[in-house]
Amino acid sequence: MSNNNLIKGSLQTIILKLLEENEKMYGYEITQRVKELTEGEIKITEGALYPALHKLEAEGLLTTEIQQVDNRVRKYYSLTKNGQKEVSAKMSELQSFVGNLQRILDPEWRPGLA
Amino acid sequence: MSNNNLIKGSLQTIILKLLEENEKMYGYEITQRVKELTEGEIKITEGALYPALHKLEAEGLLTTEIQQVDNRVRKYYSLTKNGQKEVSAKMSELQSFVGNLQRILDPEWRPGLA
DNA sequence: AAAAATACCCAAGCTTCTTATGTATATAAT
DNA sequence: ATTATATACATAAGAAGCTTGGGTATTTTT
Repeated sequence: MSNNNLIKGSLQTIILKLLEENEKMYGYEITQRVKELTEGEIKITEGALYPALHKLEAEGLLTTEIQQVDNRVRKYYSLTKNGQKEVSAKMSELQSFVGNLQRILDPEWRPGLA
Repeated sequence: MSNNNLIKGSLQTIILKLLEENEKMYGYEITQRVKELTEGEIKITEGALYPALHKLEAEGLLTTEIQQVDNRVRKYYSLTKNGQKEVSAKMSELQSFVGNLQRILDPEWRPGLA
């Protein structure tokens, strides 16, 4: 896992959204899913991911469940009810931010344009 | 100037892009332009803006020019040649990041869709 | 046998932001 | 007339969120 800047603040939203779609995922799986979806362009570092997961759990948005797979431990995360509510909030926050970014950076841009 | 999170890392790109379009701007003007373009949704704080401007100047991407307007001092910033080169680099970096974000967060999304 | 992949974790340090503060002039409101 | 808001710059402490670089352990590939 290495080299990509930016993200700063969107990692939580990414985690929550992936868990909304997948019911239950473990850390390593999340890094692989993101890598796959972005064709290797975004690589979530473990040093960023695990603290983020622990924080979301501490905030009551995620719960964990340990599973044993071939002598290896997997820690599955899933959304709590509060977590489910937070997904939409974080998503619309991020979408509106991206919209505003476009308005600043691309004068031609308006919603509903390619 | 207050209350908006996110941004984290995109401020430099915003500054450079605005200066590409406007030749010369002063700090306060930048905060007002962003506020105007986003209908008040993004407010650049001065505590974020001025250090960012100073850093870009120290990196040789911006130059300054002091002007006196009605007993008030204005510090105009404009792009250096290196600054002009950096705009496109920072822009494509950010655009590709936003594209990747969409791919993660919106499974339906693909380039050239509303 | 060695390397890479799978799977978790932590800590130091850096960057970037928020919040709070300070200085100073001009204009609008009470 | 005085106060508040707008204009215009700046700095500094602290928080948040990363990167980098460790560490542990098993399984699969080379």
